[in-house]
Formats: sequence, structure tokens, C-alpha cells
Amino acid sequence: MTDTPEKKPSRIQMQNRRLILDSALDVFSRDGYGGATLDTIAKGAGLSKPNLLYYFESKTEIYVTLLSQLLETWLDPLVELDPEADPVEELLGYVRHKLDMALELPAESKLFAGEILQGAPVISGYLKDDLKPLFDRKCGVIQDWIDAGKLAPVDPAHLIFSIWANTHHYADFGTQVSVLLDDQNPAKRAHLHLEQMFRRLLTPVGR
Amino acid sequence: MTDTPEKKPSRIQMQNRRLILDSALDVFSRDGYGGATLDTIAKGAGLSKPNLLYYFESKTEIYVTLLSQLLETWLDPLVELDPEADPVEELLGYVRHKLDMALELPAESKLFAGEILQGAPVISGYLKDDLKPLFDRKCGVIQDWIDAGKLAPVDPAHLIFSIWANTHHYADFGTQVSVLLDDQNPAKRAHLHLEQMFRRLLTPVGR
DNA sequence: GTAATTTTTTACCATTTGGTAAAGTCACGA
DNA sequence: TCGTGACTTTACCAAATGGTAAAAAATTAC
Repeated sequence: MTDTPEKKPSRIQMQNRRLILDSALDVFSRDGYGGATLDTIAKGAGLSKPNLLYYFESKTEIYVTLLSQLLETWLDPLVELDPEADPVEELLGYVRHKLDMALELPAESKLFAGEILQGAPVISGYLKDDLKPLFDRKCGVIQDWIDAGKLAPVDPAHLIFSIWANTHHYADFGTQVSVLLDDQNPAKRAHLHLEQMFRRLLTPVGR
Repeated sequence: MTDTPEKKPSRIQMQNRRLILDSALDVFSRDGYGGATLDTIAKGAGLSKPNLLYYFESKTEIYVTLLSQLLETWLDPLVELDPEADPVEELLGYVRHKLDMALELPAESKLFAGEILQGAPVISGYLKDDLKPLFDRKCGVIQDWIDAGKLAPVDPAHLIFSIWANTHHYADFGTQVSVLLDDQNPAKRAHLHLEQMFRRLLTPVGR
């Protein structure tokens, strides 16, 4: 009755697939899809190229697998935006969470950025079918907060864009940030700045 | 006595170099450096591949030329930040200008983003030697404004990052923005949102 | 311990890619 | 109009790349 006739992967399979995906994340995020080569990924994983292709059918399959796994993780925080919580604190928590993710997982952020930059050839379906409905729902939540006077009036969609732009910037443009900042560890000041900016934007006034 | 023994380029040279650079901007910004091929660029320019290489020594030279031309244009607005002007309006003008550039020249923005994403292999020297001093100078200007009470206290460096992140987002993540927004032309709402956000952040209070 | 299965290696291959050599064509000044 | 230099095309090439076939080695199940 089961429609997945595949056997469960062996320990060695799990391990090698993980090695490959780890290496591929490095390479794809650094060199882009076009610049990445199977040889480089294989070397990074400590395997031979044909051995790679024993675990994954093709270069594209590795890339797609990586992106799919990514999307779940990175969407989670948005899913959890709670309509019942205090709006300003909930949104500031979202900002904090996203910034932490960008700072801790820059390669993932860069992989995603590269895919979007090239017109989302692989995940455009996902964007339309999964992200868009969630995005619309959360815009609705934000609009409700505004209508209830618990949030300053802002454009919900562009607010979310702002949050994404500001947080991902520290990963995607990390090279530039590092060069321009004397401060070695920008995490603290970045957090303070975003907190200040979004608090001022979101806190309702005159009531 | 002149140290540039090259003759001035003929009309046909100017014209073909422009055709090549135009096509290359398209291709590099869409496919990334690694994914771009000379054949694709040549086809886009309506020339043969060996003909391309008559005008440019190598793929890399085309890419470098493109980035160099870019950097001048995109830095201009920051250069022009005037210490004597009204701080809030001056910065909001900068935001507006950057957003217009991102909306009108998304390919340029994407090319730059791709280069930074990959660790700025070509322009890291430029970032250190040219951008950093300018950046520090403008941070100083902003700090002076704050000290004079003409601007709310913000972290100057991270303020600039915010401006860059929010404006470039509409170009670099334009694919995602288009999918998520029902609004066809996001320009107007984007302008309004950024104006609102940065005005609230920057306007000094309680004085 | 051995047979069956999974994993890895060796040896390839076709295509693509950045780039070159050299012959041919064109434009233009004398 | 003719010769010279600028431009273009044709025909290549070596290396790199994504991918395959099949044999060898290692692991697992019995």
C-alpha cells in the first residue's frame, strides 16, 4: 500500500549524502550554480566525482535538494508570527530571529539570494504556490493589527520586504560589511540598529 | 610624453564595445560570472565569439570593465551627500535616489550583488581603497549631524547599510517581489514605505 | 564463512568552454 | 584605384565539465 518503494537509507548513505550537501552548500553559495563544479563539490566532501553521482543523479538534483531543505527552515519564523501576541514585540522578535539566522547561516542565505538573483529558475513554483499564500496571510495579520490600532500604519508587504532586506543584508553583503566596518563583530550593533529602526516604525503614536 | 600610446577608438570600435558590454551586462547579471559564456554574450551582441575577443582580451576583462564602469555611477549619490544641507531631507533624498536607481537599473544592481555574494573577488581592492574612505567620511558627516541635534541618534554605518539593503532589495530580489506583490508597479508604494520608515528613524524628537 | 548487496574506483566519453591562428573582407586615405 | 590597416570569419585546439560503464572492493545478511 505504501507508495514509496524505496528502502530506508543506510547509515553510510545518510552520512555521505550529508557530507555532499554540506560541501555543495559551500560551493554553490560561493561560486553560484554556474560556477560550481562537481569536482569541487566532490573534493570538499572527500569523495570522487563518480561516487557523488552514486548518491545524487545530477548536479541539478544536489542543488534542488539543497534549496528544498533550505526553504523549510527559513520560512518557519514567518509561519510562527502569532496574531494573538503583542504586535510590536512579535515583529521585533521576528526581526531578531531573522538577523540571527542570517548571521549564523550566511551560506544558506547566500544560496537563496543567488537563486533569486538569477530569476528563481528552480523555486519560482514554490514562491507562487507556497510562499505567496503564507505572505498574503501574514500581511492580513499585520493589517488587522493596524486596524486595531496596535501598530502604526505601515504597508504590510513592504514592511516584510524591509525586514528581509535588512536582515539578509548582513549575510549576502557580508563581504562588503566586513570591509567597511572596523568593528569585527557587527552582530550586536546590527541588532541594536534594527531594533531601533523597526521599533520607531511600528510603535503606534498619538493615542 | 603621453603614457597612453593607444589611438582613440574608431566609431565602429566604440559601437561594438558598447554592444558587447550591453549584452554582457544582461548575461552576467542573469547567469552569474560562472554561468555566463562568451557564446551567449556574443550572440546577444550579434557578433561571433572570436570577434568578441578582438575587442576584449578575455571573459574576465569584459566582467572587470563592466564592474568598473558600474562603480562610478553607483557611488555618485553617496559622494554628493552634502554636510551643509538639511540632514533629514538630504538622507531621504539619498534614499529616493538609490531606490530610483535600483528600479531603473536592476541589472547593474544584480551584477554588483552577484560579485559581493561571491566574496568580491574582483573588486575587493576597490572596496578597501576607495569605498571605505568615502564610507568613513560620510559616517563622520552623519555623526556630526547627530551631535548637532539635527538627526536622531542612529548608528551611522548601519544606517547606510539599511539604506543600501532596502533600496537594492527591489532590484536584487525583484523576482520575489514581483511574485509576492499583486501590485504590478511597486515603485510608488516602495517609495512611500521607505520615506516613512527613514523619516521616523531619522527625525530628532524631544527638543 | 559465504553469497548477495551496497559502495567505490578506474577508465572513459561527448560536449562545452575559453581562447588562438590565419586567412579573408572591408573601409578609407593618398 | 590601390594599398594599408582595421575588422570579421573560418577552422581549430586543449582543458574542463557533467556524466556513464563496468569492474573491484567493502559491507551486510544469512
